[in-house]
Amino acid sequence: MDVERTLTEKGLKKTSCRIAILALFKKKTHALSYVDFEHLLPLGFDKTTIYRTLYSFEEAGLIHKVDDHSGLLKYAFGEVKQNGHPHFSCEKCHNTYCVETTSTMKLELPKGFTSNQISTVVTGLCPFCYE
Amino acid sequence: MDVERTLTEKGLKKTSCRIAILALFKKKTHALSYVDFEHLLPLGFDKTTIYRTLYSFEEAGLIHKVDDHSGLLKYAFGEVKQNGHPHFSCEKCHNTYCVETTSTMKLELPKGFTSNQISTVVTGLCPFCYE
DNA sequence: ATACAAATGCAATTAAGTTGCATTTATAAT
DNA sequence: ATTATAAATGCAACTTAATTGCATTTGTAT
Repeated sequence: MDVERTLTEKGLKKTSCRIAILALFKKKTHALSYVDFEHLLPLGFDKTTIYRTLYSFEEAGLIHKVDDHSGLLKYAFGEVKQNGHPHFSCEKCHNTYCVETTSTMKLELPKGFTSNQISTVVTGLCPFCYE
Repeated sequence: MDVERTLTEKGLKKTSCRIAILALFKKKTHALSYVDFEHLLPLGFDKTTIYRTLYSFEEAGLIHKVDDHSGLLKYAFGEVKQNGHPHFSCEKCHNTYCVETTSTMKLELPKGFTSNQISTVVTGLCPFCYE
């Protein structure tokens, strides 16, 4: 929970924008987009700053990008292990979550195709939007 | 291979743009983007027309959209069955292909999440780019 | 041949994301 | 504590994908 210590550990300067954004990441359980930050942050940081903050967090391994096909790139708190993990995107509230899974994603490809990475996005309803 | 008959069967007017685009779809084995059509079509159709042609083809079930995370929406020839199918995107040439598979994509979700659709994009090297 | 609906082209717009540059800020050195 | 400096920020402008409105053109049924 100690936002400022996390920044120091990762060698990132403790700036107001980074503190605010990292605090939000630690609070929310779903992935966040730059639009979320524009709306959720009390101080109106410039979108350039938000994008660059997200970039520095990604470089530091604090977050990872999630393309949930919404047209708005999202960022999820936590580093991605090995081959990535699936993501779940709610059709109703459009919140996107990382899915922890034990099953290894594998897929037979046609002859001659070699697989390097696999990206899976499941859409459906999250517990808050179901029924 | 008969482009014009396909259009008639689908209740689509046989316009030059549709004929040209559908002919390309029938020739190519990978998904195509509006940029491809801008480059590949002899007559310079307006991008609005290209997009609207793609829309009408999608409505008619002739093609389906593929988001391969390239930032450029692609369209693959052929209707999508049931729950969709995986797609393969080559890291080098950036061509994207539909993957025919028998294995049913399934994934355990956390409690309370219900799955509706699953989208899988595999990245790696295609046979033409391997080694 | 003609009428009408649909398709097209053009211009303008929206929105995500990026880049350059001048200014400000965090931090390490003094 | 003060200062130097490298990095972070804000602003403006730009790029690119995709969409919309509208006037014009084209395909097709009559």
